[in-house]
This record gives sequence, structure tokens and C-alpha cells, in this order.
Amino acid sequence: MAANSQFSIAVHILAMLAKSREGNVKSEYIAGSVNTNAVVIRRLLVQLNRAHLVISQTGSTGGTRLARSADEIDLEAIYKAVSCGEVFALHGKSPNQDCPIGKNIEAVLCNLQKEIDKTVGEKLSQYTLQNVIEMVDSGGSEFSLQRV
Amino acid sequence: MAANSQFSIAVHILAMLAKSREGNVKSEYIAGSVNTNAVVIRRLLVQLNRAHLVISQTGSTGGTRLARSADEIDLEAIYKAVSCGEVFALHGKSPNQDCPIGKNIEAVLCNLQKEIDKTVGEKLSQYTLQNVIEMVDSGGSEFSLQRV
DNA sequence: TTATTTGTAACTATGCTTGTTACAATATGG
DNA sequence: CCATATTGTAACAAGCATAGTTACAAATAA
Repeated sequence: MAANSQFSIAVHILAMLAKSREGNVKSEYIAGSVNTNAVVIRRLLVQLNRAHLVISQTGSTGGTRLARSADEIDLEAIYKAVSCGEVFALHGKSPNQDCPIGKNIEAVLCNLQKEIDKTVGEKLSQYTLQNVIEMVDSGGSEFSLQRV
Repeated sequence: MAANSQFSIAVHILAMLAKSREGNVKSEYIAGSVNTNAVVIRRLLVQLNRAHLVISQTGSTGGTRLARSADEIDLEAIYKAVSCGEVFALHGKSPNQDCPIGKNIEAVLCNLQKEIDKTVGEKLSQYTLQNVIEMVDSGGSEFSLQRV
């Protein structure tokens, strides 16, 4: 289980919150739907709080709610909030700087990486949390409802 | 060093091969530029062979060469050859199927995943290995030369 | 036959993600 | 003020993928 599923879980969490607009939702409750430990949920909620997508409160009536409505939250914001990193990684070790290709390939790949990340962000920004909820409600069969 | 840099290394390898069109290039030589072990290179070359991007030969005059010219190899083909997987992962464990959201969220995210992967593939297909080499030759400062 | 290179297996080391327990900090309500 | 409940967070273990390394069989050329 080393694959990064934080974005998927984050979308799941936010969908849960969106469906419970009245009142705070507890991490334990969300964990029951995601089928994981509540701490895993709380760790993600910290990141969603920092991104101002949700508001959490401690205390006996505490919990978490959306910071704004579901159609004002797009998937790019969620993706960036949980900082899923890049589509591909650059070299682990630096290439040989004495080789003309090794010397410059990293810069080229870094620029490409930025370009791809931008493309992913633009595509994700075409969908809102509201779109996701509509898809879930209709059985999850298609993913075509895009924001106008 | 757990991040997947196989696509980056694969591009590096192919750039090396493209710059040495005459004759076979040995994995040890490529490893010297990438700054890693030759077996790491050979493992990637196996995948590039399977994708028919390169041709390898054993024996004392063996090595690897491009299967076609650099402007006939686009970055999507390289990306698919090394099967870098998906931009984000789905849930590790299955969500709670008794929850209306848990029951359908996976299908929605799976469709989204396919959509994003398609977008990445389309973007990568706009660049060829030849474009990469031109970038490297010009110092790697920009990434803007796109295939017509 | 000898030398050289790829292909591949096996093993280790490293690091990330997730799961889990524990507990301080915070907030509510009696 | 006290009891209760929840978040925030630290600490640690488990599982898994990537990368590095050694070793050797298979293939090929001279």
C-alpha cells in the first residue's frame, strides 16, 4: 500500500462533508465510510484546513464542515491541498555533469514536469466537488458533467 | 530514492542513443552518463525493447540503438513503455459499500483517473525525442519547441 | 574457443504511505 | 469547575515500491 491515494481519500472526505451541510462531521464517522483509521482522515483534514477548503473545530461538539459550497471547490484545489507531488520524478542522483546530455537533461525534464503538472491542474480545474457528487449520486458510471 | 524516476531515466537513455546513431551503445556507457548502475539501465532497456523503441543485441559487439529516428518517437510512447502508472492512486482498501458515497466514489475516481491519464498522454504526445535533444543542445533553458 | 555484452534472478537498502496507539489541547455542557 | 468528547499531533510499526548491487546464464562476434 505504498501508492499515494491521498487525493482520492480527500475527494471522498469532501464529498461526505458536502452531503452533510448541517453540522460538523466527525473524523470517526468519515473513517467509517472510507474504511480506514480516523487519524488518517484527520491528517488529511489538516491539509484541507490549511487550504481553507474545510473548517474544523475541537471539543465535544467539534468536527469538520466545508468552508464553502461544493460548486465553489474544484478538484485542482483539492489536488494542490494534499500536494500529491509530480506526475513523474526527476533523476534520484544527479547525472554526470561531464556529459553534454547529463549536464542539461535535468533542466529539460524539470521544465517538462512543470508543463505536465500545469496540464493536469487545468484538467482538474474543469471539475467541481459538486460534479463529483452528481456523479456519485447517479451511480458513478460516467465522468462527463463538466463545469460550464 | 523511492520516487519513480523511470520516465526521466528512459528519456535520458534515448537521448544518449539518439546522439550516437552510428553503432550500438553499451549499457555501461549509458550508466556513466545517468550516474547509476548498468543493470538499472538494462532493466529500462528491456521495457524500451518491448515497446519497439530500441533494438538491443548481445555479444561482444552488442549494445542498443534506436529502432527509429528521434523525431518519430514521442514522449507519450516513452511514458507508456515504462508504465509509470497513474497520476493518483485509488483507495487502498475498498470504501464502505453500505455508504451511498463509499459505494460509488471509486467508480467516479476511476473514470477521473482515466481522464487525467488521457490528458497527460495527449500533452506528452506533443513532444518528440528530437525536441528534447534540441532543448538539451540549447542548454535546457526552455521547453517550448513543439512538434508541428 | 575466448571475450564481451545483454538478460535476468536474487538480495539489500532506502524511503514513502498507511495503520495504529497514545496523549495534549480545546471546547461544550452540566 | 468538572466530565466528556473531539481535534491535532507525535511516535512507531508494517507493507510495499524503487533503486542499487552482485552474480551468472545466454548470446554473439572474432
